Amino acid sequence: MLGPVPDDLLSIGAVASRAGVSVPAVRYYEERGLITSARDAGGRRRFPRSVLRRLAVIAAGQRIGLSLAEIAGALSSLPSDRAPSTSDWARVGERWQGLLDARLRELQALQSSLTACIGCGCLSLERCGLVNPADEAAAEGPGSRWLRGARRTAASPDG
Amino acid sequence: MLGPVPDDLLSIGAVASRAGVSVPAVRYYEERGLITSARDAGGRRRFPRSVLRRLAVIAAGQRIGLSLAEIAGALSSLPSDRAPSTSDWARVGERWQGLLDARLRELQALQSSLTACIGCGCLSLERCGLVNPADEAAAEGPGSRWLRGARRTAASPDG
DNA sequence: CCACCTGCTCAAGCTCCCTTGAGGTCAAGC
DNA sequence: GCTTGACCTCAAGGGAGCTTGAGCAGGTGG
Repeated sequence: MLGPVPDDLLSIGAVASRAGVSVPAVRYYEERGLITSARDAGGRRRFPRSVLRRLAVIAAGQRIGLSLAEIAGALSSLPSDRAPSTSDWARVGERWQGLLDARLRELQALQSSLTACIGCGCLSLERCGLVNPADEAAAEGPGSRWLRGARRTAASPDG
Repeated sequence: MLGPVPDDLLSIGAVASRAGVSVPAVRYYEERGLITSARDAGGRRRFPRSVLRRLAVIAAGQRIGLSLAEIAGALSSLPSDRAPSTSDWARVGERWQGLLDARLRELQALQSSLTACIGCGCLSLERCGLVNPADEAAAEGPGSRWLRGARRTAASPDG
């Protein structure tokens, strides 16, 4: 913020290949405010190394099933210019663990229903937990919509 | 198609409201081949009751995180005109339980990474399991892309 | 008799998360 | 000096899963 920034700044290509995402995706994340960049004299993006961790967090959030907007919310509590401190990280991590827990419980409940249905032959529309969930509003957080798009399409990491 | 069908056939509106989905969604599922319908003299769709179970299966599949195409694959092994037998159902159920298990393990692994990261302050790009998943190809089935869109938008159940 | 409700068929639109393409810039290499 | 490669900025496309709207038909009730 005030000292001379070390010039271990990364180009967008380097960032993309290291993070295992495509270049346009990186630009897209920046456009959406999930990451930021400086520009060099030629107008090219220059990313601090910390962006790699942010991209990892984005990927993890997507695996959990969060939208980019929700991930952006989490990232906004992390410093954009330096590595997160333990407590910075703990805040996000604990929140996400909560979401993860909720998701796990949800799926476990579904699994129980599935097991029960196999047992019962799913012959009862009224009793069956799978057919009659009825408790789908049992989420907790304001942003817990869980399942979201998270397929992987491009960005094959070179290996 | 050949015998006198019992007239416990449901209109699309009844199907939609009972299954908790929108009318266009029901039509969409039919268009995608997940369900089928007969037509009455006036050209309206007439659904057998068994469609309700199929819709429940669709909803469950979406919760698991399957695409409609994958769900269609599962449904294609169920009879479209009658309730599934125990073994019909067991086949699908077991397959889905496998997917569910895989998904649960995935999320649990992610949770472990998250926990570890909180502990370590996520200061190591190289060691961190979250930052360095590297084992993302550890899925088993050919169709296990897990997370998919499954947000709920419309179709607010009235009760 | 006519409004109304339910249903029909397109066709277009929307959200999310990007990808793809067109056309231009800048620095380096032959 | 010209090509190549990485980068830039729009702008459009794409797929999944629907929703929304336009325009029309048919049965029902007041």
